[in-house]
Amino acid sequence: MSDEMRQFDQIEEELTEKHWKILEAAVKVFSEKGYGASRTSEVAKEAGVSEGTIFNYFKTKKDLLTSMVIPLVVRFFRPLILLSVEKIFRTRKDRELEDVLLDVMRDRVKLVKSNLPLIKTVATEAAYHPELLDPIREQMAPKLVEIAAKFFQEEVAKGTLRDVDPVLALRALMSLLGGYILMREVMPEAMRLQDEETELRRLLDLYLHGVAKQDRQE
Amino acid sequence: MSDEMRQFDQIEEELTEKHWKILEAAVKVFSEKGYGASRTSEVAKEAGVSEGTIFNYFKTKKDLLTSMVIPLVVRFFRPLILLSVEKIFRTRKDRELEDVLLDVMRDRVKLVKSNLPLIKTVATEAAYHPELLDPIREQMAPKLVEIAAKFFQEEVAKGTLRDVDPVLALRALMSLLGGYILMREVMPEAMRLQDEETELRRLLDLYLHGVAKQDRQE
DNA sequence: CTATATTTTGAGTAATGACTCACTCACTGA
DNA sequence: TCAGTGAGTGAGTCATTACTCAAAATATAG
Repeated sequence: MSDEMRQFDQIEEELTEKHWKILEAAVKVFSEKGYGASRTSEVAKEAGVSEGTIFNYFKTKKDLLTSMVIPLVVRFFRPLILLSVEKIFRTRKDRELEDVLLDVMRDRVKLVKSNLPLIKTVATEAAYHPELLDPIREQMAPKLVEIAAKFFQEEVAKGTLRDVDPVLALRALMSLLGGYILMREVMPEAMRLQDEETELRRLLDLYLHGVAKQDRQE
Repeated sequence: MSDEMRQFDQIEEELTEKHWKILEAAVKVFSEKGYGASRTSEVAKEAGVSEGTIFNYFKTKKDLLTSMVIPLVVRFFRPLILLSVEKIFRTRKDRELEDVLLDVMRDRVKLVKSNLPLIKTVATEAAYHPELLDPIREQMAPKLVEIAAKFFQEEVAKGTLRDVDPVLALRALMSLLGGYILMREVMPEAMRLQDEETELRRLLDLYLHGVAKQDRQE
């Protein structure tokens, strides 16, 4: 873990221009055909280098897969996911809870959309290379839980939210958003999806007030 | 589409004992290493037949993948998913809405759990072989939407549920359950998951009543 | 401009694995 | 008993591909 962290920072510092060009080519190719069906020759072509060059920068093909996610998570997700959420949360004082949450949802959807190839690759390959999830488990999730828990607890104290477990509230929001994105990608017609803004507002309404008619406060 | 349906029934009728033995071996092997990294020789070993035999029953390795899901969806999911849900819904008259929904949730989680290898394989491979999802898109989803919509509409008429879009209500419930199962499989500690019965009750409470304190009925 | 170090190249290699096919052999019906 | 049948076999084929390495290109130093 401590080793892993150190490794991240090293990679973050030492990644060169060319490292990135190859990594981005790999993301593109892997996301289109899958890691197993992708050929290193295709990655080379996509990156505009020779096949040999790839192996100057990455020991093996597998190394290309794992290296792909670590620096991207560290450099891209960590600041973007956590800082931008935190920033939005900090605007709470001036605004309605609904507006703040809606902003967070829009922001998350946008982030996922702009990284679909990467997320698709990591998500599918993680099923067979669990180490890909280590940074998420060990870095992102705990940090996210911490920030969200603090936010929800303040709302509970303020009396705007029921006294539900903050982690449960976080998971539920993530599930609703994740489900929406997945269904939008995979079967939008079958699930009768409308435009994004409408869907997000409907989701938020359901998240806040539930589906039941009579609300009993316990 | 009509062709596809006919094809399903044919396969359903014509699958022999040995077809199934090989398919089940393939599910096991594919779910452990992924389709791309699995070797037909391993499937043969797992099934207890020679490698050649596999190709007597399935034209290609890819055919093994696609054949794997079609009959399983048709023979296994269609009756189990739809009929058992329908059956539970039909007990509604005698029971509280909460109890009915909780039963459905328990039932779905159980079904997914008992088919994890298959679901894992189809879910991951579908990212690169979209035709795997055709039966789900064309058969299951519409049927599911139909049943759920009917159920939710009746509840709305009865006054137990708010007037939310039934398909949205269905999607939300699926998202919450899916998210729970995924997090349980992938990062239970980070998300502080408790025992299943507790989690399902908490999820249902949140689904019914939302996280907000003041419920405003619109 | 020459010498030296560094990077890039891509043809070659060795291994692998999907698929074939000539053969075996258990079974059936006469 | 025996010819006919076809399911089952697995060694072999052939294409594929991750990776290597000697040489070429390019950058840097003197």
